[in-house]
Amino acid sequence: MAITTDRRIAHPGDLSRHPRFLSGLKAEQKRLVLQSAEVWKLPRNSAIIHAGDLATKLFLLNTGRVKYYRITKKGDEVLLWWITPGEIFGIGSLLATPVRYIGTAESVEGCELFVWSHKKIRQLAAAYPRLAENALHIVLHYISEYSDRLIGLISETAEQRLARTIIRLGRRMGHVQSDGVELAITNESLGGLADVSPFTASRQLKQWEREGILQKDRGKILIVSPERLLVD
Amino acid sequence: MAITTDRRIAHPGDLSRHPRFLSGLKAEQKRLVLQSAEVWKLPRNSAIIHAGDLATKLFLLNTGRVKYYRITKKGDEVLLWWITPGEIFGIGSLLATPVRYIGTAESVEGCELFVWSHKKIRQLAAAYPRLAENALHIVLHYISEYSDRLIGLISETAEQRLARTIIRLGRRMGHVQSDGVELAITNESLGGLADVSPFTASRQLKQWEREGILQKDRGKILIVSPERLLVD
DNA sequence: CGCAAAGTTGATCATAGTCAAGTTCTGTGG
DNA sequence: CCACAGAACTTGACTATGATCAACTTTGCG
Repeated sequence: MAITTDRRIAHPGDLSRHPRFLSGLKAEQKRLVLQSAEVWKLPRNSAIIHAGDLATKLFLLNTGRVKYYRITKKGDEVLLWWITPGEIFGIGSLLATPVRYIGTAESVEGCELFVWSHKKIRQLAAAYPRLAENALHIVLHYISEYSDRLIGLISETAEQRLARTIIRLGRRMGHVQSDGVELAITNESLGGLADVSPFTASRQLKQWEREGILQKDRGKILIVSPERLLVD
Repeated sequence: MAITTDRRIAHPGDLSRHPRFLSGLKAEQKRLVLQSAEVWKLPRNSAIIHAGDLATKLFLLNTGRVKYYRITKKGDEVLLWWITPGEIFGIGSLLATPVRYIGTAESVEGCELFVWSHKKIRQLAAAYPRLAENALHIVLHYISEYSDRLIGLISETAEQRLARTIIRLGRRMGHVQSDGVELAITNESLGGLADVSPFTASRQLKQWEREGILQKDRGKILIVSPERLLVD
């Protein structure tokens, strides 16, 4: 099952950094939990949840990629998170009185998802308290990431934010190649995550390419010398 | 007990907006939980927790005010949250394997706090699962607030961010007067929460004062016409 | 009274966003 | 297999926003 594969780049502290929903359950229990989910197969560009709707379902991405974003009043899309296989979303559904989804989720490529109803996931969380604990862990991790992003946005330059974002993405969803780490992302999405306009992203990436720190291709980045991105 | 008083301004949806740690427990249970805490009495400007330390204690503010912030590499203080009576912090301590505190907490005035050790709060959370659920609720609420702040920072002007911050603070910690809602905050702190320099905050507040929307005094703001702040 | 904290106000300027006008690149259908 | 539409990207010129700095004034407290 794809859920068990992990292509992330290993790095110190990795274990604690990306808490998983099913961590700590025995294989048998995991199977039970997954079996009680519906499986959704979606083509790309499908809407999954919508910001502001009542959080009535919990989702676990098995394969594919999902973007999680919000729309500003002006109509711009602000990326909150790239969801990669093994990650959950719609966590508000775990509460007795569900809250509302914070963002909108949309498949970026063909996806397979495990989906639990509010009732079902509440039952499971009651049976396996570890699930609720993992959810808390995951949400705390998001808070940590968001506060980093907030601090970055306030105190760093566009260049620094881009550098940090590339490094983080490289760890989370980079594919190791013989000549570096490849990241499948467009300038636009990268800019969205780094809180930088796509033009600034393009300029900075070109600059780094000229310096030999990375190579840029349509829709992908090959990070050659990550250490040279972080000059501080 | 001060914890039961609530001086916030009532507004639609209020109940769901500020989830509390002890919500849903019977009076007897609340008493038990509080009795098993240490009580700390701190003078103002006392450090309570430090960003990066292992989250080994959970805190519940009973009286006073606490600021929760992080320090940037450049040494600037970024306010993450004003903690008001009834709110908890150090939530990472609820996890089996505690994570690290995300920010630094410091009393702004004399404070009384309930403090639980990691072991104690884990016992309590096991006995009363509602506590863990409330914690999840609280953390989700923070995420929602942070993502609002992020969106605001990206897509709004300094003026709009200030306006939104004043409104939010008014609801959360404003004191109702005969002629408006009073907010005890300095330009500097307000700017910190709105992600605006104290100079910009000063200018904008003066502007609003000239327009009769609010009145400014050293360390306090009297909001006269909150509706006129949100012109969109 | 004196000092520090809080606030004001003006001048200046850097950052990065916006807009315009392009150039590739890629997948699709004829 | 080629044409072409549209997505992805590049590059330059321009500029608005709000930060920064400096030089104040005002306020409140010990």
